[in-house]
Amino acid sequence: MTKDRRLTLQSEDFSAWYTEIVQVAGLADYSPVRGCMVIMPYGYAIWELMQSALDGLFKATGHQNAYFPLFLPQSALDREAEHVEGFAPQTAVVTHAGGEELEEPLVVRPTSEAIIWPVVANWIQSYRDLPVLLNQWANVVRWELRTRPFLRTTEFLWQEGHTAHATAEEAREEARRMLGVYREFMEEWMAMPVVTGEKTSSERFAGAERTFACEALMKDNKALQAGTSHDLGQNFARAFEVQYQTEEGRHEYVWNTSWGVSTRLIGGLIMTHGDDQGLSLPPRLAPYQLVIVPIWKSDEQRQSVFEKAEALRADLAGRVRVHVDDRENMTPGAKYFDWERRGVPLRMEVGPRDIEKSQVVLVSRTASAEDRKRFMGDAEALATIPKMLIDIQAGVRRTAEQRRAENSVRGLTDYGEFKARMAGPGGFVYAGWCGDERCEQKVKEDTKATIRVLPDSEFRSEEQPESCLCCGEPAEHEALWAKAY
RNA sequence: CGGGGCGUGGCUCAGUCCGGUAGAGCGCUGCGUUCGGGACGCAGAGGUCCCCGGUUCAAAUCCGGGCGCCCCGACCA
Repeated sequence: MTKDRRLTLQSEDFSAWYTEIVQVAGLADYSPVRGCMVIMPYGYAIWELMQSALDGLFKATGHQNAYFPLFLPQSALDREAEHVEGFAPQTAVVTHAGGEELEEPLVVRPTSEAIIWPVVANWIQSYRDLPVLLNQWANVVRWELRTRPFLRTTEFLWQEGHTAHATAEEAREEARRMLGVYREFMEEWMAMPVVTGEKTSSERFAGAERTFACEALMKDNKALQAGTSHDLGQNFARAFEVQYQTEEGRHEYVWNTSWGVSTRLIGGLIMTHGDDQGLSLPPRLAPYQLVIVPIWKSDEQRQSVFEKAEALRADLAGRVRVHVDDRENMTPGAKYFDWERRGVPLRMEVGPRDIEKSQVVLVSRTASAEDRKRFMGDAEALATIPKMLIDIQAGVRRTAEQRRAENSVRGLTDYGEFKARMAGPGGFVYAGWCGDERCEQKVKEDTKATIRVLPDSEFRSEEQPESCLCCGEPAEHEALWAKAY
């Protein structure tokens, strides 16, 4: 019996665990370019499932996909003051092309507001042209100093929604609606509970009036900003001259939103459900929901076992993403470990004994070590597997919700206690904030924790905090504090 | 961008201090035996020792300069 080098345990070194999982599960690889990663087929399959679900939700809310260029002129980025200030330090700039120095440098998009609105401005004449509801699936580049696979890479894949509306209220509603879409996706597909709310001004998107976000709690008790939705007001409309004519004939600037989620979500998925055995995928986002492992000794057995496996696969195909592991050079046990490490939610074993009894063996990735094998008649298995996957999906979500609840604290008022908590276990802390940026800054300096969001009402405590965690002055808001990725 | 660690077959690493024929385990290929929780035997393939320069009869090893990766921090999705 040989074993690979044991995986680092989450409790030993969470970061090491994370990077090992990414490689060992076949999600991503490093590339020759610093900070840029290669998304491997298995990792990309997860992204495709995410894309497909999100794309459906975007279209169901009236959005259309389009594609805008990778490059924008430097001057376009410069037109919105806060925007350029926020993004200029992070951009990659093309100064030479075609063997010559360019007259005007081209910026590789860090986000696309500055390329989209100058163009779409021409598509909008009257109030009848509104709202404009666009989305694009694209890559963007932000020159990050420290990168980690999926969580922060120099180039990353994302979706960015960009909309224009006739009124401030409509834009605000849109920003809120898409935050809700993100939340639905994160909870229903990723089985990752999130807290929604508004960012404080210091964490706001560069150029936005208001930024809303979904914040999730990872297994190491650090927060992950999983998606953001911005109410841009008329800042970009003014910068890029996006005007329309009202019913009354007046010319007015449109009201914009933008919203995005990225391949970072894959990092969130890993750190929400993964364990010391490896990756663990919620069925709705698992490239293979069920892997069939055939077991045989003799050639005759091999033939009959494969026939049965294929018949089961064919029956399930279309209802379940199923894969038959026909590798000849691995023992069944080695395959079990492999697929567990890669996070496959459900495994089926088919061997000679099962053929005799017209049964199969089913093993759930998330079941406890003992008593995890379920023996089931063929017909029952075929009928039950989709239901089992639904149960597993619900189970991993419950587990994640419970973990978040156990690691969230409310009603904390003592700053010393807070500092101890952030130095120790971490997690979410709901506590008062006076509204002064200086307190936010001081807390960050003292503890590295920041205000993740000012939570929406449904997440707020029953007893609203009366005083600021930091200065003790009367609290203006309840804030969600945590250390973050 | 600062601090620390590390670059040697696909992977994990030994060898570097003290210069002298490039190694192990895993993986890979072939054959045989195995196969219900990480199989075993035999035979084999596979390396610009991160790069450039220097010292030397001779450099993975010493010297100079680059580059890359990982971890921690500041910046950020």
